[in-house]
Amino acid sequence: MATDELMTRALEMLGDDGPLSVEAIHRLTDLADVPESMTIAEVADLLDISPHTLRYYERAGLVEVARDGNGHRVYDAQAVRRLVFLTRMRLSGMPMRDLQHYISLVDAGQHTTPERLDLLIEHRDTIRRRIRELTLSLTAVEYKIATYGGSTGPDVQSLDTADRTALPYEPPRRAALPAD
Amino acid sequence: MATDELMTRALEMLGDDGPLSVEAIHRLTDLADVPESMTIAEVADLLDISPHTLRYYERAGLVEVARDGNGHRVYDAQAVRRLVFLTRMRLSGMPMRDLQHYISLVDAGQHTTPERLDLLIEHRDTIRRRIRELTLSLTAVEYKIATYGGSTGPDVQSLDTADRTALPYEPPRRAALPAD
DNA sequence: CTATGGCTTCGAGCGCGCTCGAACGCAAAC
DNA sequence: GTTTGCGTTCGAGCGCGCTCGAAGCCATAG
Repeated sequence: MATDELMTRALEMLGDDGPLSVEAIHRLTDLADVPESMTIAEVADLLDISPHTLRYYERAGLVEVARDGNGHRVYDAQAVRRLVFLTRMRLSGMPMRDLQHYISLVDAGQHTTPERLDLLIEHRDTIRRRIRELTLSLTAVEYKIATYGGSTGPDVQSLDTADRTALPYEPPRRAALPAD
Repeated sequence: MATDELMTRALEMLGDDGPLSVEAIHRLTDLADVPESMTIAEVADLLDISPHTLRYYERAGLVEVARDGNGHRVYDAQAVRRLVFLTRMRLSGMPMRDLQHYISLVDAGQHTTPERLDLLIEHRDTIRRRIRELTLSLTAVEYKIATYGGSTGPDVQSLDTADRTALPYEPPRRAALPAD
C-alpha cells in the first residue's frame, strides 16, 4: 500500500524530462536481477561510478569484496546490493562518515537496527529539507527568468511576463529586483 | 500571475516543517527592505554566512564593496541585493565558476542579457534534475524505512509496514532487500 | 614470443569552497 | 592609557570525495 503510493509519487515526478529517469528507474528496480558475481568493471558500469571509486569505497570499509585466483575482485550479489544502497545514499548527499557509521552498525549485528533506523530517518529528513530548499531556489530562479529582459528579451516571450506590472514601471533597468 | 503561482507553489512546499521555512521566506522576501548601507557583520548575519566568506566572494570578483574612512567595508543596497542572489545560487548548487561567469556578463552590460538568461535557464534545469534525483532517493529511503525492522522494529509501527507481505516471508533477515 | 589490456596495490594529488591565523589598525569604554 | 572589540590584508590550510599514476601481475590475441 504505502509502497505503491511512494513509487507512484516518485514516478510521477519523472514525467517531464527523459535522460535522468532511465538510470533512475534502473536504480530503483535493478535490485531484483543482480547476477551471482560481477567484476569491478561490471559493477562500475552498473552503478555509473569508476572502478577507482569502487576500490576507494572498499578501502573506506564500506564493503568487503572477495578475490579470485588472480587477485581480481569478485563482487557477489550481496556486495552489489550494498553498493547500490551506498551509491544511492551518496547521491542523495549522505557523507562518507555517516555511511561508515551505518555500515559499522550493520556489521555489528541485528541489535543495531533501531539505531540504523534513526540514521535513515534523519537522512530522510535531510533529503526533505534539501528538496524544500531547492524548490524555493527553483521558484526564485523561475521568477527571475520570468521577469528578466525588459528591453532585451528573446526567450522571455515564451514565459508569462505579465506580472512585471507589479513592479515599478521601468523598461531598461528593474528597480525592486536584484541588479543583475 | 505566474509569479503568484510560483510563490504559492513554493510556499505550499513548506507546510510540513518549521525551522527552514523561516529563513527561507526571509530569503525570498527581504529583497524589499534592504538598508542604505550595511557592515560586513550585518550582511553576514542577514545571509547567514561568515564575514570570511563575504571577503572571499569579494576576492573572487563577485562583488565590489566600498570602504569607509577606516578602510572598513560598506555594503550598499545593490551589493547586498547581488549577494542575496549569489547566496541563493550557491545554495542551490551553482558553482563559483559559473557565478563568476554570470557576474562578468552582468558587468559587461545590457547586451549580455540573452546569455545570462541561458545560464539561468540551464541552472533552473539543473535544479529540477537535482530535485527529481532527490525525490527518487527520498522514495527509496522511505521505502527502506517502511520495510525495515522485521523482528526488531520499535519505530516501525508508526509507519505502514503492511506491504511487507509483498516480500518473501522471513522475519529476521529480509531476502529481496539490500542486506543492511 | 611478445604485445595488449585489464586488473592489482599504494600513496600522492586535486578541485572545490571555504576557513583560519597572524599581524596589524582604529575607536569607543573603562 | 590601556584594554576590548571589530575590522583589515594576505597567504596558508583543511575537509571532502574522489582521481590519478606508477609499477607490477596475469591471460588472451596475433
